Amino acid sequence: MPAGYSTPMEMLARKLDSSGRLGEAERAAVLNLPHSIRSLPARHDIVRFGDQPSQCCLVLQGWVSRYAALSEGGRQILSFYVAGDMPDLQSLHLHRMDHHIASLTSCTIAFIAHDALHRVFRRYPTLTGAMWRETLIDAAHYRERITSLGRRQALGRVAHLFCELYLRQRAVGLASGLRCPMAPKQAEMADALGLTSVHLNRVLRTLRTRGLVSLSGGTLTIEDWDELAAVAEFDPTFLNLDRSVVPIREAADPV
Amino acid sequence: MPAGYSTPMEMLARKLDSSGRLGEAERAAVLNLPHSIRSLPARHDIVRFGDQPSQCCLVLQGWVSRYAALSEGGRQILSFYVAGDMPDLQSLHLHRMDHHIASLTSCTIAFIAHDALHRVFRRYPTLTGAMWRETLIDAAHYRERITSLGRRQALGRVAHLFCELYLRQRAVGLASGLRCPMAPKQAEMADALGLTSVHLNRVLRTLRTRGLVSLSGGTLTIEDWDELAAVAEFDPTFLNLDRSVVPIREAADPV
DNA sequence: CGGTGCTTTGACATCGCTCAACGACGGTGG
DNA sequence: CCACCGTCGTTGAGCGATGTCAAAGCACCG
Repeated sequence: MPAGYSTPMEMLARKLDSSGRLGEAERAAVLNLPHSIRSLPARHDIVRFGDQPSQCCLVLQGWVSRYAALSEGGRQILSFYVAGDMPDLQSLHLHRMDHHIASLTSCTIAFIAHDALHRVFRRYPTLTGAMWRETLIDAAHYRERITSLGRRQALGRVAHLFCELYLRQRAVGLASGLRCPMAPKQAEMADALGLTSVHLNRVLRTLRTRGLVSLSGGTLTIEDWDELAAVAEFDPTFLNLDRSVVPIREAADPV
Repeated sequence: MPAGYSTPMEMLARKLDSSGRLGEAERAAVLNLPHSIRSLPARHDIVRFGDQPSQCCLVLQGWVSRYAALSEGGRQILSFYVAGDMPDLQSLHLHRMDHHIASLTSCTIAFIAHDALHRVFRRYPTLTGAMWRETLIDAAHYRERITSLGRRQALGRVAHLFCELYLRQRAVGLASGLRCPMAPKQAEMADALGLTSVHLNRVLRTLRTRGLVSLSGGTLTIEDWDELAAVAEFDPTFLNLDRSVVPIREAADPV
């Protein structure tokens, strides 16, 4: 768990309160949510296509992916999730999964029963709104991905993904300086970006030789944020992060 | 407005009740929602990037699109909306628009103030859930689009879009037999599918000569549903429609 | 020291883009 | 009624970005 969070539900409470709307009662209700914690190995399905989940999961540590399986063994990774994210909130109101959720790395996950959440929602509309908001941010991420896949070339897509994942991790204290974890393998990034792992590899070389990023041992280092963001045509609005987190000036945030 | 709906809010109530959960009180609350109605010409922005809307809109008639504008005049159409859809529910909890919503054809739109909705939500959690569910279905559409753009070739993408828009319109009574309106121009379909209008045109010819669909005068006719769905690798699960609407057997539903 | 999984590279094929032109159609004004 | 114009659809030729196939390098680990 990232530094600064003593308990899983505190992590959740902090995230939901990022819009600054929760009162003490709501905060307490979140902290008291019953939950169970499990550790999972890498590449393990958490929820599968066709399932009818009765609980939601909260990522405490590690990386999780959401993906659609295609015929012929192909797959499209729809999104990546890191600590603090709740990947399957949609199951609260859509009862049958139309895709899969799986661990990417080994990870620890908290599970919270739908019943418990619905009970809390009935009592605290503000909390409902905060959780609803999380799913809307998820949708905003999807929209941006659509734009990437539809209109950006491979170089821009990769650059955009790096910008997004860096900022999202930075927002929850998982980045240090211009460096952050990057757990997905090249094949997984390719599956997320609609590219071949071969081509992705070539694009990475370009980004490296242009001095924009370096990537090794599961760590991404951004060498030139401004240029990377320019290549990506990156506008952080869609992330809906706190104002304070977003604007990056290399000078103001040295490595 | 499609036949069978006497008032705008009845249209909304019917949609929200598709999961069959609303009680009489909730239904009445929806029917009493204050709203205003406007007619708009084609190609007219309804909400713009950067706006902070104070109301939601409900499409009563015509087509609406959601799009992201890119540098150099390019754009990515993120989704199409038809009668019964509420394109900007996300503004209830995300206060600054990160994209645009515009009319595609001339259309009529009902506007409902956020305040009025929040008031109703506070009183009726079930209604909140129904509306939340609509936004989650929207997100499911996005996911499917990502899969299309990431992993399907042009032919499959176009076929998939046709399957989706046909079924969605069918679900609200806008299709007749295997025929439905298809308002987007070729350039707009191309913008939605990450293709060039030139290439889209060639793909349409292929679909036509293979006897899968025909398209003229703004009307789509599906000539061979099974084959079209096969080309698209179409699985209607993601639409979250009523069970009764979905399964299509050509024999059972002649033109 | 021999797997095993991940990355990197090369040669070649293909899908979709670009640029440019033409055609079909409907509206509008003379 | 016809000439004109704008919008949309259609087609051709050439090119570029990305995919495919195949193999080799490399690191980690038992």
